Amino acid sequence: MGNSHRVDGRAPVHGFYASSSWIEGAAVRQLEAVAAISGVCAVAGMPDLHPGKFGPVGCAILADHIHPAFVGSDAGCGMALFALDIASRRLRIDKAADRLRDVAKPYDGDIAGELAMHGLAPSDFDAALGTIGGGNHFCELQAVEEVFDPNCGIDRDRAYLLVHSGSRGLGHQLLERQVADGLRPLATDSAAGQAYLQAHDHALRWASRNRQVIAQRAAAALRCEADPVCECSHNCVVHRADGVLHRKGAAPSDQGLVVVPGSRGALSYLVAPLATAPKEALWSIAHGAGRKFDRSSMMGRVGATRSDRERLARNPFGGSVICEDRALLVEEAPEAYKPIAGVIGDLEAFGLARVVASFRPLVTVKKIANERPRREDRR
DNA sequence: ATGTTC
Repeated sequence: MGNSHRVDGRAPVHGFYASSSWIEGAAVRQLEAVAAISGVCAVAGMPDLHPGKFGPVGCAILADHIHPAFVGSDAGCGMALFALDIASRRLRIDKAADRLRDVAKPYDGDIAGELAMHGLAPSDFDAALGTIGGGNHFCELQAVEEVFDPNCGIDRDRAYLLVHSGSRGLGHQLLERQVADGLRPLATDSAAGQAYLQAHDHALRWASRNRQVIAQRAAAALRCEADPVCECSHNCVVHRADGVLHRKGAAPSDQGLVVVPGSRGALSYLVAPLATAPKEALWSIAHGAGRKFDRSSMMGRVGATRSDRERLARNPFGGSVICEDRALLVEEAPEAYKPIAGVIGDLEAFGLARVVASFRPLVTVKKIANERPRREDRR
C-alpha cells in the first residue's frame, strides 16, 4: 500500500510514490491542504504528483460534495490511443512530419454535422473542435518500442497515434462560471450541482470527440485510417455510491487499458491497471510523467539560442517536434518532465498497474506559426 | 488550461 499519514480529523492521504521519487514539497502540501477541507474523505497522490493552480495535479480525491476546483479548467482532458493501418517502418519521419502539420491548422470539416451525429448539443466553442490546443496538449505519431504482453492487442509493426487534448473553451467556461460563483463545493442533489454535472458531462463527451477528430485528421494527413485502442479522461468527476470521486491528472483504473505518456522525448507506456490495487488508490493511476519544473523556469534551463531550438525540435529517437511557438517549445521541453520510468516503476511497485507495451515518439505535433493576416483583412 | 493579445 502507499505511504500514508493522517493528521487529527483530516482525511487520510496516501502517496503512491517511492521516497526516492521526485515529488515537490509544495505538491505534498497542496495534497495535505485538500485533505483538510471539510467533506473530503480520502486523497490519493500518484507518482506524477506536482503543484497546480487550484490544487495538486496527479491525484484522486473522494469527497461528499462536487468540488469544481478539483476538476480544474479542462474537464474532459485526456488521452486517446489509435492504431494506424500503416507499418511504422514504412514511415519517413520528415515526410510524415510535413504531412502532420495539417493537424495544427484550424479544422475546416463539418463540425456541426460531426457533433450532431454524436448527439452533442452546439456550444459557443465548437470552432475549436478537431484542434489540439496549447500547453501540454499534443498529437503524437509513435512506433511500438516493445510489447510485454503478447495478448494486449498491440501490433509491433504498426504505427500508433496518441492524442492528448481536452474540452478547450468549454471546460474553461465551466470553471470560470464556478469561480464567478465563489468556487464553492456543490451538493450532488442541488440544482447547481446537477447543472455542473450536466455541463461537465457535455465537456467530457466534447473532449472525447475532439480527440477522435484530431486522430481522423492525422490519419487522413498520413493517408491511412485510425482505429481506437483505448481512451480516458484524467480531469473529471464521477458520482459513485461511496462519494464523489475527483480525478485531477489521474487516469481511471476501472476502465481498461491506459496510456501513461512520457515527455515528448521519452517512451510512453500502455498499462493494464490491476484489479488487486489497494482501495486507497481510489480507482486511479498516474496520468503521465508529471511536470518536474515550472514553465517559467524552463527558458533558463534549456536556453534560447538557435542551436537550442534546433535541439528541441528533435527527440532522442531521431523523431521530430512540430512546435513553431518558441515559448511553448521551451516550456514543454522533455527536461520539464520527470523521467517516466520512475513513474511506471512506482505504479508497478505499489501494485497499481502492469506494463503491456511501450511506444517511442516519431513526430510530436504541437503548434504551427499563426498565418499572418493579409493586409486587406486587417482593420 | 483558455476563440490566451478585447
